[in-house]
Amino acid sequence: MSKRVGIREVAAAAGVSVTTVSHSLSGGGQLSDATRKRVRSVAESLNYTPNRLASGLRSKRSQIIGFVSDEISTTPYAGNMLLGAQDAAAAHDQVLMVVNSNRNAQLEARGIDALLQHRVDGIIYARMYHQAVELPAALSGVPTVFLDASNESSDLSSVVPDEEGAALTAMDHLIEAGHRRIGYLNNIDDIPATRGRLAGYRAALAKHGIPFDESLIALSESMTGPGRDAASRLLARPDRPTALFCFNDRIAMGAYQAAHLARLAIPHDLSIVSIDNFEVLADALLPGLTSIALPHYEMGRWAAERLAAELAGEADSPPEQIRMHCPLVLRQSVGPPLR
Amino acid sequence: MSKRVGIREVAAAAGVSVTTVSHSLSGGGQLSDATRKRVRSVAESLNYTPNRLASGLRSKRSQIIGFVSDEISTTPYAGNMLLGAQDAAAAHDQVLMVVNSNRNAQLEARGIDALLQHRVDGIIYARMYHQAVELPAALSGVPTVFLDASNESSDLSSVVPDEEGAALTAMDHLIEAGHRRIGYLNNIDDIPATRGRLAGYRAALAKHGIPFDESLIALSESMTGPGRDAASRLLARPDRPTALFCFNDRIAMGAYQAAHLARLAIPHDLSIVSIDNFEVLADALLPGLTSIALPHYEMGRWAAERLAAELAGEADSPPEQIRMHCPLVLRQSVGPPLR
DNA sequence: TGAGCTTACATAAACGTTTTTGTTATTGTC
DNA sequence: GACAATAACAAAAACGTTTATGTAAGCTCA
Repeated sequence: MSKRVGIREVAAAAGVSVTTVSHSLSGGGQLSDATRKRVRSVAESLNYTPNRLASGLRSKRSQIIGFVSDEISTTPYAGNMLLGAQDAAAAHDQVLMVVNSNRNAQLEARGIDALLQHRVDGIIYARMYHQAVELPAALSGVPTVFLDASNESSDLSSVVPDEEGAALTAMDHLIEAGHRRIGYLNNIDDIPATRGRLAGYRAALAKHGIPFDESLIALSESMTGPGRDAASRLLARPDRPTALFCFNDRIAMGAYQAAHLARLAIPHDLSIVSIDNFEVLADALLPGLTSIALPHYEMGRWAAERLAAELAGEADSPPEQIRMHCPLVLRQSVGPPLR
Repeated sequence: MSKRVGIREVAAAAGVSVTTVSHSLSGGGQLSDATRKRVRSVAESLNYTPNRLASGLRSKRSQIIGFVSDEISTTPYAGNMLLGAQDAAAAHDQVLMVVNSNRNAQLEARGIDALLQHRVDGIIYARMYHQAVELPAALSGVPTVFLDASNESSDLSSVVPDEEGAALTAMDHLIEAGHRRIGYLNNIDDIPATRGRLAGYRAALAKHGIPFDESLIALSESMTGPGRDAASRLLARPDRPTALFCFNDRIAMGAYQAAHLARLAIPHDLSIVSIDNFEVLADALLPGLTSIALPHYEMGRWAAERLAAELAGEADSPPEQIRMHCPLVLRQSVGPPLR
C-alpha cells in the first residue's frame, strides 16, 4: 500500500489545484461541470477516501452525532432507538458515537467529555424508559435533543411516546370488544409512563361513561413475577374483571400465568392487552398478546432528524416537544367478555 | 462563551510553549514534574478540552474504534456486547463509533466507508448470533477483531462462545440430576451454534456412556411457536424423554407450553435446560428456567481489549481465536427424573 | 577547563482539509 | 475599444494538535 492518497494526490493526477478538488467533491465554489466530473472520476479511480479528521478540524463540523443513553444492555428497546437514530443520521452523512452511562453520573460525565473532545456536532440524550431528565451541565450550549426523555423547563426538542394515547388506544380496544370491568395492572414507579397510562385508563373510562373503580387497579413492579401476583389478586375477587390492561408485556406475561393458575382461558375467560409489543414475549405467549407498540425506532429517527435540522438550520426553528403515537398490534388475547 | 480555549491559550496562560503544554498533558517529552503539574492545573482552570480531531489528524490516531454489527434491534444481546466493548475501550481512552448493516451488504459497505473516513484506529466486526463470516474487502489492512464471529482462514483474532462446552455443561447438569433419556430441541439453521451444541450433546452422552438416539432430536426454528411444536412431538411419544435440552430460551419457552398442553409439570414430570439465559424469559417463566449464559458482555470486552492491545503493541503478538466459557445459571426447571 | 552529556524547554514543520483571497480569461455593454 | 462583470480556477492561510529538530544552561569528568 503506497502512500495514502489525499486531496493533494488527486489534484496532481487531475492537473488542478487542491482547491478545485475540494470544491469538486463538496459541490462548493464555482466550477465548470466538466471539471467537477473529471475530478470526481479521478478521485474515484485513485480510491480517494476523504479524511474527516482534517475536514472536521478545518470546517468545525465533525459529522459525528453523540448518542448518550442511560443503559443499553438490559433492554431490547435500545437497539431500535439506536437504529432509528443511525438511519436518520446516515441520511445526513452523519455517524453515531455512542456512550453509555450505565446510570452512573460519573461515567456519564466522562462519556460526555469524550464526545465533546471528539467535537461531536450535536448530542442525542436518550433514556431507555421514558423519563424526566435534567440536561447535564456539560451539555449546555451543545445542540441536544432528548430521546424518550423530556424536560419541562428546558427549551430543547424532545420526543417521547404518547403514554396517555397509548393507554387510551388499548382501553378503547377492550371497551369496543364489550368489556366494562377492566382491571389495570399499573407500574409502581413514579415515572411519566405510570402517570400517563393511568390518565389514559381513566380518560377511556370517562369517555365511555364507565365509572372509575379504584379497586380495579393493582400495582406491580415491571416484572413478570410481581405482575403475576398483582393479577392473581384481581382475579381472586368474586366480581373479577373480564379484562386486564397491563402496564407492559412483562407484567402481562405474569397475568397470563395468573390466569393459568386460576384456570381462566385467554381470551375466553379473560382478555388481556398491554403496552410494549416486545416481540419476544408478545409473539411467544399463547395465545399471542395484543399489545401497543412503543415507537422506539421512529423516536430515534425523529431525534436524529430533528438534530440534523437544527445543525443545518440557519434559522433555528423553535424547539418541538413531540408525543409520538403508539399503534395497536393485534394478536389473539382479546375477545368478547363472558356471558 | 469567549473563544474556544486551545493548547495555545493554555501555553500563554502558563507562560510556556505549546510544545510544553502538549508534552505536559500527554506525558511525553522530558519536562520537570513541577512544570507538568503547573501546566495541567492551568489547563484545568481554563477548562481546556483537547481537540481530538486535531490530535488525531497529526498523530494519525483518532482514538475511535469502529463497531460494525449485522443487526442490533431484534436482539437483546447487542447491548451487552456493545457495553462490554465500550467499557474496555474507555479504559484505553477510546470511544466507539457504531454502524449497523441490518444484514444489508450495501449498507454495511457504506457504514464501513464512513468509519474509515473518520479514520477509526481499528474495527470490531460483530455478529449478533455466532456466525462464520468473511472479512469485508474494505477492511483488509485495517486492524480488526471478530466478535461473536469467526473466520477459519483469516489470521485475525476472534472471540465466540464455546458452543460445545455450553452444551456439555447443560447436559452434564441434566445427567447428574439422574436423567438418561434426554431430548434435544436443536436449531434448524446451519450455523456454528447448531453444530457445536449438537456436538456437545453427543459428547456428553458419550462421556456418560449413554447411547445416542437420533429420534430424541427434534429440529425447530429459534422461536417459541416452532419450539412448542417440536417439543410436543417429542413429548407425545410413549417413551418420552424425562428431560429436554433446548437450543435457546425461546425454544425452551415453547417446550414449557408443550409441557403445559401435555399436562406435564416442570420439573416434576419434565426437566428443561437451555442456552441463552435471556433474563426476560428465563426469569419470567414459571418455574424459572435453568439456562447457560452466553458471555456477551465478556466477549465484547475481550474484543475491545484485544484490539487495543494490537493497536498499542509494537510487537504484534499472533492472533488469538478464543472460545469463551459459558456458565450455568441455576433456576428451578431441573429436578430428578420421575420414578 | 572545555568537550560531551543531560535536562528542560522552544521553534517550526507537518497532518489533510476548507476557506479566504487572489488572478486570469472571457464576455457583455455603451 | 475601454470598463465592469463574470466564470473558472489557484495560492496561501488557517484549523489545533504532535513531533522533529534546535538550543541554552547545568553538570560530569578527564
